[in-house]
Amino acid sequence: MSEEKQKIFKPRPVSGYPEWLPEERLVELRWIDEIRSVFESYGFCSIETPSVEEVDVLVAKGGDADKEIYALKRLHEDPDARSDARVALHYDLTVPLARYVAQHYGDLVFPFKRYQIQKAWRGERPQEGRFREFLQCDIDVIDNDNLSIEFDAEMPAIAYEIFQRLNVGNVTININNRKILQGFYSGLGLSNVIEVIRIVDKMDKIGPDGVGKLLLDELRLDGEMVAKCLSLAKIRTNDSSFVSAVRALGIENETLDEGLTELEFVMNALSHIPPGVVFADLSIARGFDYYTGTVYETKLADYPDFPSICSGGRYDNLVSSYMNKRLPGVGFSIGLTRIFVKLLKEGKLDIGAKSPTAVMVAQLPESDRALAATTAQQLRARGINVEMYHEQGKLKNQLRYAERKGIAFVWFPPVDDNGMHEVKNMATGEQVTADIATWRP
RNA sequence: GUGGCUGUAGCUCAGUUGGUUAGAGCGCCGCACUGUGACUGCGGAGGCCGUGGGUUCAAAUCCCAUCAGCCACCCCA
Repeated sequence: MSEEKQKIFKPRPVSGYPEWLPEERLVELRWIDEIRSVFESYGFCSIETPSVEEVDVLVAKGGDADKEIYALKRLHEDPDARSDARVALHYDLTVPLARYVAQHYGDLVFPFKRYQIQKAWRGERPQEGRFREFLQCDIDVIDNDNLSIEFDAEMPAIAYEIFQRLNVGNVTININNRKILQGFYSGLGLSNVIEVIRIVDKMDKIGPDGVGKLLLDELRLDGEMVAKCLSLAKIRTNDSSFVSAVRALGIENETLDEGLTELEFVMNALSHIPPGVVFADLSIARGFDYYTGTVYETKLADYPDFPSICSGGRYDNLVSSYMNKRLPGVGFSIGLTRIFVKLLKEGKLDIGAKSPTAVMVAQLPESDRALAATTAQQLRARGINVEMYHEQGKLKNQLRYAERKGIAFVWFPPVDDNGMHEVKNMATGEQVTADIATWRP
């Protein structure tokens, strides 16, 4: 090596790809465990699909999602090489699920209930609440031909339970049914339903006036139609009274009726959830275009301007691009990273110790290494997280280390044959004798 | 992808109308204390001022480009 200084690369965060400190990651892991446990308590089982899918699979769902897809290639790929199996990172977990269900159709039991907690990647400009790599917690149920509406009602109940357990503060779960929108707009004589939905969905951001203006300017609707659309979008109730409100607008349509019946069922089934959480909100239409019935959108009540933290809905035909069968499904996705980063930024996260260690075994100059190791092992065998301080350095440094890492207890094995084990509580400073066979943190 | 704002120590930021060896707080390392942390005191390390070019006797400071970050739009978890 020459005397020239080695080039140092300044460590930089890559925008949109978050990473955590150990103490933050511990909280994230706890969240994942809670979410898993709620999912499983409802009988959903875990699957994991590869990070990549074939590009054709990802693009098949249509929409303009393909703009956000990250394709994968080797840095020095031979440009002439055949690369039929072009692959790209999945941008959600629903498309991989569709492929998975089609692939393993014969081995799955229906209704197939699965959850999936994995990273997803989207090539968006990152900003608050928006990342290029983020963790999604998806839950879906798929059935043959018909899927009970009861699942539509179960989904928000599961989501609510999770947010309670995670202690993220109050949430608002808004529910709508695409059939209501579809039927209502068709009944009004509108043809470009998707476009209308796209604009009406901006309600919470630009308000009724803004939506009205867009409908007039962009879609050239007449004033009366705009007024009807806005009247529908303004309906928001915490029970099934939205039905009569919609009826009062005087639109007759079969699809509309279906939607109203479904949403009414869902709202009634959720009446056990405390008031102020679940709303029938006829302005929301979140999610990708493939939703056909119930749609959900969940927001943090304390941050109304912050985007949806959990959304999903019902789709009629998950696997149509892979097999000639009709498999309807319903599910939602929790944007774990989005919530996590927001609460972290707001200081609302309960950040604890910097390590999972409960007990650190200290080493005094005259203490017996072997005894320290045995002590640690005995405590571990009882399910306690124990680490040893592997240098016989100054005790001051050992305690400082434990203190800074948030280790709650420091263990002192006896230094002579007649001695006793002692354990020091770092929070109180109190140090007492302890029985290695019975002591608990 | 389109537009606006911002880049000085690990972090948060000072840095006078361009003027010598670029500063603070926090954090980090060491000592005071070789069997007890948090407090205190003292000392230390750490920066080609995002990168490249230009103007000037002189650039962290002015100009251009570029890269990166943040925000808004779009879209969405």
